[in-house]
Amino acid sequence: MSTLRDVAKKADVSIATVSRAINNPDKVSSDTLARIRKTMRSLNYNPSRVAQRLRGNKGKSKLLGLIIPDIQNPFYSDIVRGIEDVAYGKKYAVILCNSDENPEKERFYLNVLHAESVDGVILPPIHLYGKVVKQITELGIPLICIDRKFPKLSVDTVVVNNKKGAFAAVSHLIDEGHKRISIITSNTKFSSFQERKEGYKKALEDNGIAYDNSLVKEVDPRSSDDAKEATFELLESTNPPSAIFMTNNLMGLGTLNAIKQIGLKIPKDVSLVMFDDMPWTTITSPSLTAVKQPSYEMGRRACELFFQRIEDPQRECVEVTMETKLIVRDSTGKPLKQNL
Amino acid sequence: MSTLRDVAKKADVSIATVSRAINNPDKVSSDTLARIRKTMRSLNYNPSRVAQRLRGNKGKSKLLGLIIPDIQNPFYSDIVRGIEDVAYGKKYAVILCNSDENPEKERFYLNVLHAESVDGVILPPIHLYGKVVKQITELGIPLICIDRKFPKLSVDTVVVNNKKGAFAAVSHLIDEGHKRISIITSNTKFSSFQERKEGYKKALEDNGIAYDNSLVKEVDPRSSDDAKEATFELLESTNPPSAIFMTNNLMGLGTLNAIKQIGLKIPKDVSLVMFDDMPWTTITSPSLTAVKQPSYEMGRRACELFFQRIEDPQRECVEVTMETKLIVRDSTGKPLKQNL
DNA sequence: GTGAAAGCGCTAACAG
DNA sequence: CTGTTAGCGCTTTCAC
Repeated sequence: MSTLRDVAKKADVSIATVSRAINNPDKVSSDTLARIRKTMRSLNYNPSRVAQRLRGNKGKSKLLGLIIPDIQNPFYSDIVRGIEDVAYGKKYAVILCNSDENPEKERFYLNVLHAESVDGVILPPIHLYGKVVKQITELGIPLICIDRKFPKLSVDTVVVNNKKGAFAAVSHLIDEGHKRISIITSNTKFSSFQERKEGYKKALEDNGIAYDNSLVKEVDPRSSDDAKEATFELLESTNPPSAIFMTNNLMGLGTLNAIKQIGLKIPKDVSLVMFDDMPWTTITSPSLTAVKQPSYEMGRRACELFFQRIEDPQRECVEVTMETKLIVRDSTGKPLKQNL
Repeated sequence: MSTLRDVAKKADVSIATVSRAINNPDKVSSDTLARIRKTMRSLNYNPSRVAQRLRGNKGKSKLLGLIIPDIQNPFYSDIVRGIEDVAYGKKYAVILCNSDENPEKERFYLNVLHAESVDGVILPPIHLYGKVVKQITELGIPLICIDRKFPKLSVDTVVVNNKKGAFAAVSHLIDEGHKRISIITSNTKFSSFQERKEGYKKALEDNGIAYDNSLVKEVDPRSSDDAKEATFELLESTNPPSAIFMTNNLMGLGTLNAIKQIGLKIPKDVSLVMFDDMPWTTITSPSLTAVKQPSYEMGRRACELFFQRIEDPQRECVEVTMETKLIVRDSTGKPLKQNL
C-alpha cells in the first residue's frame, strides 16, 4: 500500500505538503494541490487512520466504541443501527462489543477501547457505581449512557420514560377491567426495570389496587425461558392473574410461548401488554399491545450527543428522556390508538 | 495515560525491557519482570493498540472488520454474535459496518477497514464481481465471505446449503398435498436467493409439477412491505396458490401480515414455510414451519476460518457449506420432526 | 506556499 | 538478560 511518502515522491513535493493537501487544502497552491490529488488517485492512496490516530490529537480518531449487552436483542440492534447511521455521516467507524452484562467483559472491552484511542464510548452501564466506567471518563474519554442511567456521575444520558410507559401499559390493562395484573420484570438494579416496576406500582395505586407480591415475578431479563417458567407458575397457580405486563421483548416471548403451550386464549383467558414493540407483534392473534420505545432514535440521539461533546467538551451534561408510545392494534394489526 | 516510557522510568529499566515483559516475558529475568509488572499495575498501564498496530507486523492488529447489510436483520445479528464470541476469545475487537447492500457504503467501509489496518474482513459480498472486494484481497488482507459466495475468486467462504434447504421446504409442502406453491424471493443476484429458487424449482420438477411464473414473486429481500404487497397480489389473484415459500425472515413477516390482514387461516386457507427460523416462529398459531439456518454457528465458523488464515496464510481456501434443518412444530410449538 | 524535522507509543533488530 | 536505536505513517511547529 502506498504511503504519504510515496505520494510525496511521485508528486515531487514534501510529505508535509501532501499532508496539508489532505487536511488544509486551502494552504496549498492550486496547481500543486491538483497534482497531489491526481497522484493520490493514481496511487490509490488511502491514509492510514492508525498513524493519524497515533499522531493526531484527541477527538479526531474517527472511531467510536459501543458496548452493549447483546446484539441479538433486537432492542439493542436498533440502537446500534441508529448510532451507526449518525456515525457514518461523520465518517466514523464503530467498534462493537457484547458484554452479556458481564462486568469482566465490560472491563476488558473498556480497556480495549481505551487502547484503541476511541473518541468516545456509548453504553448502557452494567454497574450503577462501576469504577471502570468512571475511570473512562476520568481518562477524558467522552461517555454517553444509553438505556440506563449511571447515577452519581454527571454524564450525557439517553433514556426512555420507563415509568410513564409502564404506567400507561398497566393503566390500559386496568381500563379493560383487570384487577389481578402480573408483572414479569428483572431482578437487576438497572434503572430501566426499576422504573418500569415503579410505573406498574403507581398505576395500581392510582386505581386503588393493592400491590400483591405473588403477582410479581423477577427473572433474568435476557432469558425467554426464565420468563416462560415464571409465566407457568403464575398462570397455573390457584389464583392466577387475568393480565400480564411483560417488561421487555425477550421475556415477552417466553410468556407468549407459555400461554400457547398451556392453551390459553388471548385476551379471553389472559390479557397482555409488552414493553418493546417488535416487528412480530403484529402477527400474533390478536396483535400484541405494546409500549414502543424509540430505540433507533435513541441510538441516533446518543450519537449526536457524542458529537456535540467532541465539538464542545465543556458543555453541560444532559439527560435526554424520550417518550414511549402505547400501541393498541385492531384485528388486522393496524394501530388503533397511540397514547404517549 | 501512562506509556511504555513511564513504566520504564519508574521501574528503572529501558522501554525495550518493558516491551519484552509484555510480549516475551520469558526473555526477562524473573525479578525485573516482577518489578515491571508491579509498576505497570500501579501506573494502570494499558498498552496502546494503535501504536502496536502502527509498529507491529501484519496479522497482529487484533482488529477484525465486519461489513453486513443490516444489523437489524436478526439473521445478521446472529452471525455477528457468533463472530464476536470467537473474536473475544482471541482478544480481538470487531469494527461493525452496515452496508445496506449499497456498493458505495461497502467501498467506503472497505477503505476505512484498510486504513484501520484490520487483520481481516468478513462480509457477505454485494457484487458478484465487485472490484473493491477483490482489491482487499490483493492488498493481502484476509477475506472471509459469509452467507453469499464470491465467484471467480478463491476465498474462504461459509454458506448454508440453500438449495437443499429450499428443496426440503418445498418438498414438505408438496408432501402435504400442495400443487400450487408460490415462492417469494429476491430479485438480486446473491447466490443465496438464486440457490433457494433452484431448490424450489427442483422440488417442483422432481414431483412433476410445472414451474409457473405467475406464482413467483421477486422483491427486495430487505423489505417486509414489498413482500406483503406481493402476497396480496398472489392471494387475491383469480387462481391463488395454496402454499407460499418465504425465502427469508423479513419477507416472511410481510407475508404473515398480509395473510392476517386478508383474514386467511393457516393452514386451512394457505400453508407456509419460511427460510430462517426466528424466536417468534413459535408464537404464531400454528407455529411456523421453518428452515433453520445455523446463523450463529456460521459466524463462529467464519471467524475460525479467519484465525486459521492468520496462522497459516498459505493454506488452501475452503468453502464451508453448513446444513439447514427443516423444523415442523406441533400445536404447542415443540419441534415435531427435524430433517436435514 | 513549501520543506525539514520532531515525535505520537510501540516493536524488533542489533549490540553488549 | 538488557539497552540503544531505527523506524511504522502521519501531523505539526518552525523555518525559509
